[in-house]
Amino acid sequence: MTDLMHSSPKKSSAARDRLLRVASGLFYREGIHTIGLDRVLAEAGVTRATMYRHFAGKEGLVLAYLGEEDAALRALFAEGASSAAEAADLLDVLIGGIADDISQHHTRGCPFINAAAEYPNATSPVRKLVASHRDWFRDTLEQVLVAAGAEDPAAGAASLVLLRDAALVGGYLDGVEQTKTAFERTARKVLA
Amino acid sequence: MTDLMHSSPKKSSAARDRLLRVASGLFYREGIHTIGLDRVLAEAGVTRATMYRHFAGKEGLVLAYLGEEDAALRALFAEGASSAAEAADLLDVLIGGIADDISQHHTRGCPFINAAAEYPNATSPVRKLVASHRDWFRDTLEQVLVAAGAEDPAAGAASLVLLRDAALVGGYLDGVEQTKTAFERTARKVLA
DNA sequence: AATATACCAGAACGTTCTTTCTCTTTTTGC
DNA sequence: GCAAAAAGAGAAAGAACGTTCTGGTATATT
Repeated sequence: MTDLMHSSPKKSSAARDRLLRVASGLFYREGIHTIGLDRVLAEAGVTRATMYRHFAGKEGLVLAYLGEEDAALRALFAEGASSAAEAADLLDVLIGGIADDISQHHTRGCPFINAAAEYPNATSPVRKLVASHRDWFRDTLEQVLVAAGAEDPAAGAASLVLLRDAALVGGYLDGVEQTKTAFERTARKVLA
Repeated sequence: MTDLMHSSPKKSSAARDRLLRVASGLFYREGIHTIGLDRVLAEAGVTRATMYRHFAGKEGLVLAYLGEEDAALRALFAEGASSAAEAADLLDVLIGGIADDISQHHTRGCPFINAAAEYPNATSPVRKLVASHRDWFRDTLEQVLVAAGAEDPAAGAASLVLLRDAALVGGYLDGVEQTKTAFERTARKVLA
């Protein structure tokens, strides 16, 4: 019998990794609709045929980009949860971590917010991924606040989501320094 | 002498108004790069020639759209400032006004944040307009807080900008009701 | 050594996009 | 009423887009 899955390579591949890494950087830094496939393929040194073997078109690349971003944040949380001894400390680590993030990694805003701005259809795969990411983030925050013994974990989590969104947007549009101090001050006031 | 400004019609024009109104709605609701001129012209019932007579290409339309949005908010503030008798009341009016805005008018997020997501070049005309709008907004907020007798007007204004950004984003991606209550609660806590 | 698979190379397709053009008709100002 | 400006209709240019296809080359695994 012949192999029926000839068109779906398993996982690892140098070309695939290069492609996704370059595409993620370009999509984030310059916007999704702004970037053409030509640009991605040229900078990654990958041909069209190879790309269509690994991803379901441009939208497949976009979904993989957001999926990686989602996975990275989840991994960061899993790591932070195991390292912080005290639950109360975790909140401080969290606020500081967000402040660092907007000044080092996410200097062009939130990948999910930016993507949502370009995908108006709420039922599209991209928007569904954005929605599930945000749901996970709020739920995770709520668990952290429960562990920290907050009086109203749900409300606190909602406020923190609000503030993180704002910090990412502000860091992009108003400058990092200005935003970082405003975010930390406001967050600590709200969670006091 | 012949009229030298034959190629720059002054202001009012039924076709121009229709065009800008339709374009603004489409740009906001569906994104800027997502919308083609064909769609704008068809829905506005205006021909290409007419559009290029009134605007400097698609980017001219985009700038006019954001300019109107900016003017509308400035007008709203000018009106609110004259109507509210007490400066302290003005803060309540402000918070309530933002909450109403995200549930009635701006249900697809902030026009300026969304536009910035699609325009990565900070020196582009669109981004400059976004920057000046945000500068004006923060300065205006600070003046309001000074009038209200806040202890740290600059810090309070920065926090309010943060929270308004978050409210607009959250209203779009997480639902209005959830976001509205979280915003009002957080804002009043911060400004207390 | 042979066979399958991944990758590179490049052409080509059909579509859509922005912009510009010509020609005719309508509206407007004086 | 007349002349000028504005708006409608439509074609067409020219580039960029995403997608598909064919062929050649290298790299593994059996």
